[in-house]
Amino acid sequence: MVLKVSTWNINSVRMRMPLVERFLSLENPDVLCLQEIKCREAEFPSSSFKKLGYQHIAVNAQKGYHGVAIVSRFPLDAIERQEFCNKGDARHISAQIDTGDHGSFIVHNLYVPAGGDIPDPGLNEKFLHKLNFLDELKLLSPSWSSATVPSIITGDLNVAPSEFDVWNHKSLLKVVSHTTEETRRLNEIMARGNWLDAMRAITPEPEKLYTWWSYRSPDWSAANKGRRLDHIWLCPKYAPNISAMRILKDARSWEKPSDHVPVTIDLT
DNA sequence: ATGGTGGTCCTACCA
Repeated sequence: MVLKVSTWNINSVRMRMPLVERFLSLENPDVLCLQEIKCREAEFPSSSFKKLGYQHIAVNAQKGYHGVAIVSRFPLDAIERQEFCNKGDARHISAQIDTGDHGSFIVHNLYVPAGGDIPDPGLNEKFLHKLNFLDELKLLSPSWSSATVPSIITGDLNVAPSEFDVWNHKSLLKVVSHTTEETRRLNEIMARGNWLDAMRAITPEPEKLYTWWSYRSPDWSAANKGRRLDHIWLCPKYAPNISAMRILKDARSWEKPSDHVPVTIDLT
């Protein structure tokens, strides 16, 4: 048996529920982590997910902005919502997923702040917030990684860590998402918990990997100016279980798409 | 160097 876990920044779950349903019928994941649901908890389309066999749902929502959710074919326990930077933003939810035969694991679903446009924490408080958020995540990383149950970190981390995660390393060093201040922090978070970058375990560098293409690019596909902002990490005891990874790039050309595409891993 | 697009919710804000 293979366990399938997907992540997708959906940029409004209400607007894009038809695309989510299309994705679920194509990929049929056991667990789907969504970011930027952009709705209140009562507005989350739970009944649509339940009809499709996803009976177990955990949401951390706020009106209009951000918001994350875990939808699952298996029961969710120990649901937690971590607060970062005393902001009250809905940017994290975690749950323990009991698969039965396949054991239990914990998923941490994250939506890291995008960080605004100016990559200077003195001039741009959104960038400062992003750096502070990553610093807090670094402190949590070892305990999340060493939980008694195997753990996954996934979501829109809004950082493209390596030169092979962006279309142009040199020019993007000055662009929020690929600055040294951000990539150093992401690498520290990963190192503190000995997390495995599951996407790179399957598709090593120097092959380019992207999960996001800007809406502002008139011909995103031909230009292919992508970045890998979405991630799936495995704690050391879960790392040997990775067997496959797929980025559904096609979803970027579906009608009224998200600017992010879904990423799925198979776990044995 | 600039502006390019899209979602929320109704006036800018966020990405």
